[in-house]
Amino acid sequence: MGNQKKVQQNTILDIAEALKLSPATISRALNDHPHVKHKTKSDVLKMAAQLGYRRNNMASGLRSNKTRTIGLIVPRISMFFHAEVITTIQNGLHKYGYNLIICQSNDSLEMEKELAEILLSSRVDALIAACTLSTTDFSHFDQLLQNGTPVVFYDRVPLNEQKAIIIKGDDFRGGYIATSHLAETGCKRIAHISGPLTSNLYQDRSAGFLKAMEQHKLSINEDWIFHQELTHTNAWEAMRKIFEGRVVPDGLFTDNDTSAIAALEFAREKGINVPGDLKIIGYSNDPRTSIITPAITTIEQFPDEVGKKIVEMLMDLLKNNGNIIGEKTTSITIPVQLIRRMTT
Amino acid sequence: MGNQKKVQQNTILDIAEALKLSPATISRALNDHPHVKHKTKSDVLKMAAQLGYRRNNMASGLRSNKTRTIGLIVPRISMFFHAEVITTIQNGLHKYGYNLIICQSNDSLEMEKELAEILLSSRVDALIAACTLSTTDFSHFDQLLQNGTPVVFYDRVPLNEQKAIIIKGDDFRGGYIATSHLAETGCKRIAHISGPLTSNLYQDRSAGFLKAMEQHKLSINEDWIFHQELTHTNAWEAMRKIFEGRVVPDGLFTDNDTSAIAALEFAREKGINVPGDLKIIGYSNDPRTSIITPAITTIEQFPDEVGKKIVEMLMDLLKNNGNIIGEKTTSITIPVQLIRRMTT
DNA sequence: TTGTATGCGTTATCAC
DNA sequence: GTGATAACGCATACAA
Repeated sequence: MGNQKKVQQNTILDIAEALKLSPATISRALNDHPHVKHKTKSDVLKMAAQLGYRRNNMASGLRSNKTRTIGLIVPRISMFFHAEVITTIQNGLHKYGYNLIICQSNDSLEMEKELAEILLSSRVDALIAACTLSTTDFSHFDQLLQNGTPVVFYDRVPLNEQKAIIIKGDDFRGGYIATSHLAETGCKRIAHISGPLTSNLYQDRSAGFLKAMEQHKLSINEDWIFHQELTHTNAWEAMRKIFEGRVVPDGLFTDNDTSAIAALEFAREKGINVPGDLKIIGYSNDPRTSIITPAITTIEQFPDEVGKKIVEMLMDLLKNNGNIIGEKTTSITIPVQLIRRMTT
Repeated sequence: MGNQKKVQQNTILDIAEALKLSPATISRALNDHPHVKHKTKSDVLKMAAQLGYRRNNMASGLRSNKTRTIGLIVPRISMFFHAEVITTIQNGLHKYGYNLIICQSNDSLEMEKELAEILLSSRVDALIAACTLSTTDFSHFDQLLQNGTPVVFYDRVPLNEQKAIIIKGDDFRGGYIATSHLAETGCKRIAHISGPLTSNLYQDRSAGFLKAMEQHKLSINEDWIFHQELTHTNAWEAMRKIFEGRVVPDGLFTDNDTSAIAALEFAREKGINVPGDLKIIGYSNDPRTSIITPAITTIEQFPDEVGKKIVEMLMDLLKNNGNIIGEKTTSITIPVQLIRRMTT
């Protein structure tokens, strides 16, 4: 690490000087403007390479009011579903020459607000957000929306938002097919470990659960319904409470796979036979569900499809200056699918 | 989504006008400059909030030549180790008011080069990189280094690089203690599924393996040593080859946990008793290793420590304009630890 | 303590 | 097809 100060990078002026051309021409050549002679273009490109020139995005963005950068806020990148979605988005955007600033809210609303501000400061061309579980008020995104920056919500989304794009999984159907599957494989007494009802996800999955219970004429035991943060500890604790009772369930639907894993481990420790005495179904198709013994039945959410759809919508939007064109809808639902394994 | 065009954000000129002050004063107040009257400062802050003002990072960065943004390149964010490191880095940098642009190379050298260019264009204040397995030439980072942008390498690092900061796990020791552990639990015939030797990681782990084998006076069977991309399929294939032989190993050291999982699954399918007939040890302490049955013995790499160290070094560096101060070293090794579970 | 003036590197709008 | 010039929003050297 030398003692040199920050050395200046070459600018278009350096290229202009070297080529005895004006900076305007250099800029045009670099941007592949149509009214530039072929030879000039190639001369400029050659000289740029030779001088190790790299466009200064700040100057460019300041002048043109376009950053070709898109912001992304997620609860945490380590959640399997999000990691997959992000990867798809990043690879997709890259093809169109867009960059992605990935931010983690750590599921903190305060952090989410701050990140929205920061991304506003960075003048991102658009924002993609999967909100925290406690985000019920989405007004911290209003400033973006108001100045015409497209906002795409996915996974955890606002319920009444007409100005933004909404992309979500079919959580109602997910809850419904999961519960129906339990009923169809013979479960009579089904428990549900759900996430907090502040989020659309768990509202919808719960509604699907209830619908399936009703259709299969199964009665609901309120002591077996939990709405809580979907952590390993919470799920274990819920299982402890459930199995304290005289009557115990023969089926369990959990709103994520971490909870399903915890439940399975609880069953293992207490000598409850799965799937014999208790059938379990999770949600998300986390890779861990296929590795654990017995492998857990779960609901696939197709993160790849979600990511692709986000990119597609975004590119459409940016091509049209943030305006929806024609009859395109602003709300998209991605199908889900039952992945049957050994716990049911 | 209305039909409005991109609306102008308020600038310091708007605040200046509203307060009958000069833009310079506003700028100083906003940056908490010492020579500004208290009342002026609070007036400015109040008006800024009222007008929904947000500093334009591009303008600010262009002028001051500081972006308060740091670039990060990793092979993929979905790898457990990297996800943890990134989260620690992001949270750490956030405390100091720095942002992070996270980029994935998908383990493609070409992509890595391109990303380095893009981050150069974005004029990040520093760059953090975990390179691809095929990165043996690191010259695409030279331009950053040359203009004084600090570069920190971690995990997969260059071997002869004095100008950058290097933070790595103690891979030699990891390979050594893993192999020693197998030997000490009675293994006589140890196999090794390693990564490609183009990377420092696997060179070092292999060296540790060899050292331990020598110390325990165990002979090496070249047919049981594999250097390959550490995927599930490759590991399975390696196992197939190994167990075709007349003599088979009683111990296996794999350079990552995905390979260990594949090996365990192979053993399960072929009726090989683990740990009875074959002991297995992986690397990284991926969460899956504690979930699978039997739980896999592995090597903990302390991603949290790695992340913390990176932030610490970076903040030191940036405080001193990219210069190492005093006797501080430019290369740091993070210890590793054996996590003993049921496969040994 | 505040104001004035300038420039960061680029692109857009005119001219020619 | 190219050049001159202004402007993007902010931070800073210098002046007051």
